[in-house]
Amino acid sequence: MTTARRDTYTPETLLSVAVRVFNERGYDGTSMEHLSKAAGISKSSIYHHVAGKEELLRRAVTRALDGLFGILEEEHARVGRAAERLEYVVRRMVEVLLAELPYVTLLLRVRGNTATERWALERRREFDHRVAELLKAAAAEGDVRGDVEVRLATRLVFGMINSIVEWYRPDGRGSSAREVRDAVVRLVFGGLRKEA
Amino acid sequence: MTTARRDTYTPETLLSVAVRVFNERGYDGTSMEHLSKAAGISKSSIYHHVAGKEELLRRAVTRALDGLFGILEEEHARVGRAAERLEYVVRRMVEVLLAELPYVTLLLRVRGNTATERWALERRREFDHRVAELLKAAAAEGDVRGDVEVRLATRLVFGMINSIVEWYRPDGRGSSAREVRDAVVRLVFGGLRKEA
DNA sequence: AGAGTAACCGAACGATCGGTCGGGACAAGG
DNA sequence: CCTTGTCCCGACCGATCGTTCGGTTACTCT
Repeated sequence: MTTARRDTYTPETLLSVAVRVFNERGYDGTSMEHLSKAAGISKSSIYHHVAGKEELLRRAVTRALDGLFGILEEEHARVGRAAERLEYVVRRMVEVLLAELPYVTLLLRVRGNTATERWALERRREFDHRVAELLKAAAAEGDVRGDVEVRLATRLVFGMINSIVEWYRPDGRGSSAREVRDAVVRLVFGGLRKEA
Repeated sequence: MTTARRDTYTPETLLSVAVRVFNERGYDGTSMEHLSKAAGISKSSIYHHVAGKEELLRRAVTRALDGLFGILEEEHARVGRAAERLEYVVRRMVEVLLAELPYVTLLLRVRGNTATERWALERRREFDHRVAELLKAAAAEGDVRGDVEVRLATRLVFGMINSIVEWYRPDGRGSSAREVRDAVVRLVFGGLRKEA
């Protein structure tokens, strides 16, 4: 077999190191020197595994986007009453975000300085649009309040979900993934106020 | 009088240009050359008005933090039932965020690479903590649901509010500041689900 | 053992980084 | 008129940027 020279980097293992550093320092704030220190190999050796800094970014955001768009392919997101499909998508968004935390974190922070970043922003907008349509359908079916505009509500709900990457850390000390997921679903659909 | 040689930069007018570019390209992604092009003066001339790049960042985040902490000094944030004080603070947070949009945007994006950025992060945490205490008091008084942990709920509500900087643009085409403010208050306290 | 190659390295590339320097243009005050 | 100080400039600094290159090590396969 051709695989598994042990103790050596693959594009994937190198990516996981790079994404961690990108998230700590920001993509623009990270130099190839920073990556080489974190990976424990020389700067030039990185280029043996990947074409450059931007390819690492492209691989990372692709992985995050695949996870998010995958939700929309699942059965519970495609069939049933719109409000229930929406709740399912919200719950799964939190799950995917937590499962692929570093990659989604990086995706949510791209600014648009390079072609890769602009492509990522476009895909993100497309995903947002798909979920907005779901919320619109739920409003049309009368299951969602009508005194807040659909586009506005979508953005605010996305804001709440996406903000998780700013504070969630998967050590045992804070909230568990399940607690976070359930809290988001409760707050998005029920709000802070005590329910009857 | 000593003021007002017209058509010339002051530290404040230069700051407004710099903050705009910082928000477009990210702080680390912005060079002094970028700033000089945007301001229409040479790179070295910028140093006649400010000490350097980091001072521009410090001035910007200070302005944002002053606005946010000012909310907590207001009367409606200090006296009354906790749930009502919380609702007032949430509404005022949206208002301040929209009034000082570019400065708050920059504040919410600092990563911690320099001493200035780490100081800004610490002040932000302090503000978050103050609001979390308010939510805790509202829960103790029985006006807020008890099945979502206070720390978790605070973070999610902050996430929703802070995410506004990612999409709100004060041109006439989208939602008005009042619409955004009311939508946030409705969603935070009532949720998406149709109210009785 | 010898060939082939994946993994790695130090040194250096041109470009750009944030910041400095000496001096020129210009208006205000005498 | 001349001085003074504000405002601005081009040229340049050492350091660092992402990337390239020639060459060495070390493992796999025959």
